[in-house]
Amino acid sequence: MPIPTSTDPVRELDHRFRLAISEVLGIVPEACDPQIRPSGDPRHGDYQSNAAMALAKANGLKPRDLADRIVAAVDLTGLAEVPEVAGPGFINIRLEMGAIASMLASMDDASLGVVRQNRPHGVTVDLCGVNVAKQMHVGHLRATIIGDCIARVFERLGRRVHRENHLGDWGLPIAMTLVALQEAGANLDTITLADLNAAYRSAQASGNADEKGLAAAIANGCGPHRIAELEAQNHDARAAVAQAKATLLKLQAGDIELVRDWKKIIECTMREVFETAVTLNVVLGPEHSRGESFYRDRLSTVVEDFMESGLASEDDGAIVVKYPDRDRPMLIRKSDGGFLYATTDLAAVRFRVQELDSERVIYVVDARQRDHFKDVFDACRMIGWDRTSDGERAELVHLGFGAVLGPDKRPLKTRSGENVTLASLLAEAVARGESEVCARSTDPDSPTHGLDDTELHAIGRAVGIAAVKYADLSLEVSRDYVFDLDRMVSFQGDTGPYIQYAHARIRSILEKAGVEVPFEIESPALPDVTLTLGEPAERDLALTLLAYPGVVADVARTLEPSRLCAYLQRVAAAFSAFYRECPVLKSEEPTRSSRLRLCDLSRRVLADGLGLLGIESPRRM
RNA sequence: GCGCCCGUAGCUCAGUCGGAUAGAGCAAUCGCCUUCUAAGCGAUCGGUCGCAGGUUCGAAUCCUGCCGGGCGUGCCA
Repeated sequence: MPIPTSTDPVRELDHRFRLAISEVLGIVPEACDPQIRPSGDPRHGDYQSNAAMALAKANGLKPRDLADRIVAAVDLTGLAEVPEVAGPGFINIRLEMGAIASMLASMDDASLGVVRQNRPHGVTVDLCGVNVAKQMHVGHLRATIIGDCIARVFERLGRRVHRENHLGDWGLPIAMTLVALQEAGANLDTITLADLNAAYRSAQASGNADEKGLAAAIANGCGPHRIAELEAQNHDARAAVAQAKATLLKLQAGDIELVRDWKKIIECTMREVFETAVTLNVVLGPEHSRGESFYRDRLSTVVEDFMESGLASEDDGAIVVKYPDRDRPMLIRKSDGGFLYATTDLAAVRFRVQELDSERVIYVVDARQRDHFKDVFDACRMIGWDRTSDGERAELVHLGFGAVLGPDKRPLKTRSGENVTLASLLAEAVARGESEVCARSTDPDSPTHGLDDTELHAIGRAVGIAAVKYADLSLEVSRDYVFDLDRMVSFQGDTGPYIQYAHARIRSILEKAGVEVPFEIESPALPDVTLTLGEPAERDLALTLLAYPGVVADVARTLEPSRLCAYLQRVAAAFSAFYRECPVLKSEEPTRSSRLRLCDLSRRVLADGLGLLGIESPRRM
């Protein structure tokens, strides 16, 4: 077993230790987890196996004795030196330089070592989730960029991905907005999203009955004037809701004028959504839009199927699904016969699994909807809608993200208490990026000196957007975080622009060396150069680069983009050490070419990784 | 009431399936542009991993209980 077959040392070591443990303990390899981990401390080698300590007791052995026997049994020919047993039973492994070089060379192609997942079924990513007639706010930032990143990662792994922008384009709020617009006599051909948003808000407010406030006013012995005021408000609210319900019925019945107006406000909303997607460098277009309205003809079937299967029952006039393990039921039809968003989501799961043929459906939606998705997914599992056409069980997962908070640790608002629009937030980030880039370009020594305004602004935009996206994607998805533009655009330390900067510096070295730097990441610049990794910094950088395919696979498994961010940070750090310790341009051949090839690989891993985050890699900064 | 999420350095956060001395960045202090981009690099300072038990050869990580913060919870989406 001399030649490594993988570009990933962890996989290779896992394979070989598995066989050794299997031999020593006399059990099948599948049952032996070698627990291969990168070493925390370089003195302990490059990797370690922690299996001996875990397995010793169950097999009546001392951990160190078992470790010795595993070391005696393992065949690491062509891969690593003879391992050392240390401490309570750690097996410390140091790779041979030649093995690192050959694995690195075999990763140096278009794939960068990333292994395609050959699966028959696709993956659906529910992302963005805008509401018609509502401006995008910071919550949509997360739903959009996290979803885009997850989608890009699966695409990178060769998977067929369905991006589904599940538009809130149906239901009472839209009907109320249409009523408000009609009453205001708005011209829907020239209307802006801001106008729509105002109509939506006023419609929401006028329909918001304060029954509890009224009850409290009576209970607290408020004066008759106050009570009458509240009653009048509630009366108006009830009337507004009644009118909206009537409008919704007309819309649902296909009223021609109403449907025409409805389409206009959707168009108006989506125009801005797509513009924002472009600004964010997110892949999201009309082909990814499928609104709640798409499912409207499937809702009654959903309820019927649940009734027929015996999983749903009538309760207080409503239809509910009950669960064996909890009291809280899920309503799928109201007592007035109307459907709810749960009904739509059930139809959507069924569609995505069965018709889009997805074995994984990932919902990138606000964490506060956790209970809702638990209900929906459990119901789908009970009725069997999580089965693809060939009977495979699809994984339904809610990737719930935390809130974006202001400096006061409350959900981010403007000073006047409005939701912060995504457009204004991005405009600010771009402005900061542009001013920073333009300021630096005035230095005659700057690589950006002399670029024209168009180029400078393009770089500035990329930098500003990178700051916002990286700040978000580098945190654990489920956590709330405090949005602090000043910190994000300081461009220092663990930020998106820092990674971009590392990339631009490497590119600059390659250009100065006269290497033809391909615009695409896919093409290796120096595919035939022999790699020598004599310096510790070269070795460390090489080992870090080899981890890339594993990290990409890890992000797909865990759905945690922050792991990719942390990895790119490690690459940048390893490159910094290399940059400091190992002169490239001034070194002699063949070292010079070997180091240039390391630069090229580092550059492409950074650019590819940033690409998976949906972050651009400017050529100069 | 019940359910879920969170609690790690002054601040913002990592910490992989339980693994060796818990790590980054910011802030602070001190160095480094005559050498491949100083948006950088190095060094110093900084810890009762919320608290208390338990499991284990080994716990920030798993279990139980408490404290503190956030969120959700039958006819909105």
